[in-house]
Amino acid sequence: MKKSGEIINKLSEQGYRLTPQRMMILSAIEDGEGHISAEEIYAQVAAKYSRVNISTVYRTLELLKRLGLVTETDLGDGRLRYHPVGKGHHHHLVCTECGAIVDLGESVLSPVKDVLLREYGFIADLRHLAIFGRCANCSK
Amino acid sequence: MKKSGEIINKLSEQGYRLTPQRMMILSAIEDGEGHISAEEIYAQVAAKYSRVNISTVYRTLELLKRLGLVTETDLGDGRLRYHPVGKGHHHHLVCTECGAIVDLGESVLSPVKDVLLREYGFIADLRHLAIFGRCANCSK
DNA sequence: ATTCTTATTGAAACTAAGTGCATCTATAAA
DNA sequence: TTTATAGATGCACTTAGTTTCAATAAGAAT
Ligand SMILES: [Mn+2]
Ligand SMILES: [Mn+2]
Ligand SMILES: [Zn+2]
Ligand SMILES: [Zn+2]
Repeated sequence: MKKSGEIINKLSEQGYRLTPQRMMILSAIEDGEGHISAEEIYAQVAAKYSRVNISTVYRTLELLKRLGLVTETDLGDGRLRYHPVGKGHHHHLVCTECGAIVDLGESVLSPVKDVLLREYGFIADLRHLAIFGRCANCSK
Repeated sequence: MKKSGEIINKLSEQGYRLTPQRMMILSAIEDGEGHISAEEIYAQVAAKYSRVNISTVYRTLELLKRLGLVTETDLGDGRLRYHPVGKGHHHHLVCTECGAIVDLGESVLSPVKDVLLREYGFIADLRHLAIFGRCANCSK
């Protein structure tokens, strides 16, 4: 239930308060395999501290997003998924027909990132993207 | 208020019923500049036929999406935006700091589309993407 | 340890979008 | 033209996420 040290330090440095709610939310995000939803985070936190409110979870996720500490990704089921950036960057191919999710290295999109920076001066946030389409099985 | 012919034919061919609601929803989508929201479509249709229900708008959009006739894109404000594919493919850079939206040709992402098809057999739906990040102004 | 300031929280209202179900109607068959 | 029927609609309800605001408490100052 530890190892949120990296994020905690960042929050503290930037003057954000380290509330018990935030600590528990961070633990929930750092444990597990990533791709956790707000509702799942809430369930984990509420199990230990039932007075927590889910809007606090949403607000904390918003903060972590804004500070660039977690990525938010729509993987096609009805809820957004969160991933700590410290755990590495990658992408996903999501089949809209069968729901299959294939993992994808960071390299596929780095050329795009480079082009956008060079030609538009735009720093694209391409750290955990879901690309929708039809997988090999479903398109034959 | 016409020119929805292309989509109407497709619907009819595929055995979907041409209800007055659908016709009016199609008109709303084809008129204007694209980037229309469900609520805006509803407002336009309701002005002429006040008994329409917004769930019909959502269901029609779902259908048109599934048939590949319109694209659905999150441009960063709280509502999804719809664009008829017949009006051409392009993308957008969305600055999460100032909200600026820059248009982007189709070509920037076609190499990605090709790589995904070649290496994964995945037919990526990259027809109207919004890429988030920080624009030139906001990052200096 | 106590007080102060202000960020953060919980509660509840609110929004965009999706769903279940009874009713209705576009279309094809008679 | 009338009838039959499966698809589409309207309505009420649900869900994920956001916002407002009064109450609370983290962290700094004393
Ligand atoms: Mn992932
Ligand atoms: Mn566009
Ligand atoms: Zn598939
Ligand atoms: Zn900007």
